[in-house]
Amino acid sequence: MTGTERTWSITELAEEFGITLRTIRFYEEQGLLTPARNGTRRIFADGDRVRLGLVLRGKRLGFPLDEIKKIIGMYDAEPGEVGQLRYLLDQIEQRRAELEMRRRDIDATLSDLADLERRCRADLERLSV
Amino acid sequence: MTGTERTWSITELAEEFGITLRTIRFYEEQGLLTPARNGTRRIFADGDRVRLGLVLRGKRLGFPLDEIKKIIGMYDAEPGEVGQLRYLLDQIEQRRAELEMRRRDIDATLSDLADLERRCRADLERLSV
DNA sequence: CTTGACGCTTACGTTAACGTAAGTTTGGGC
DNA sequence: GCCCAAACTTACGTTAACGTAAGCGTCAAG
Repeated sequence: MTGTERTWSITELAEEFGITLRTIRFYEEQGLLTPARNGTRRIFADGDRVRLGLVLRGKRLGFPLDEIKKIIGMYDAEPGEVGQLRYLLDQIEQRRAELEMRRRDIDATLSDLADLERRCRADLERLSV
Repeated sequence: MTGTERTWSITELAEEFGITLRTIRFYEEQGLLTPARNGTRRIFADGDRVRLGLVLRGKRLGFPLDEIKKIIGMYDAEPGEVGQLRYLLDQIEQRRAELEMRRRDIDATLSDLADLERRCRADLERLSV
């Protein structure tokens, strides 16, 4: 019996993640979250909280919500049959390729910024001496 | 006299980058591009082409256009005075922090995908033996 | 029992980033 | 001189991802 049965209210999660109630409700509406209910009130369990974290991580990466939904959906897919597994592996490969391209873009941009910074510092040097 | 004075038409650039004419015109409207004109027709020089590449890289990273505008604006800022340079260095630092966070997010996601792939392959193994 | 604080459900408004006509110009080839 | 492909300029439409009321339910505290 793992005693870690803590739950969260919608405001608690919103404050923790720095988002609004509307956003959380919207994510549920879009099928990204499926919190339990106590009457009409939403009750968020540990799994819901983790999923919300994944959604926000996807957002920080600039993915649209329906893409994020697919990615997260991959995580909690049941083993299933061989065809499903092959399809899933294919999807994983696609996401990986996408993410690696993004990393290349990031590295290129960081490199550009580094160049720019060098030039800036050189200019400062010239002006201050 | 560098003889590399080649120019491009709007359709040429659109085809090269796989975007529409509308998109290019929209970017100009937003001040992201400022091609020369021959009468009413847009003439794109080498610099315009590079800028367009930077815009699209920013888009792949999921940045909004006005953010992209600021970042690109940093690249071709004239040396200027000391205050400007300090401000620019500060901006560079902010972008860098943002980009490094994104890279961490990417690495975390790639790691999750790798886990998932291992599980998939294990499941496939069990089913096929 | 009433009063907040918290939560809920419509439902219309908003912004970004183009899409999509619709009608007009223009420069080069026959 | 005529024509067509390539461009151009309005200008309204669209989608995603929430924002922003407005109005109602509820339950623990005073």
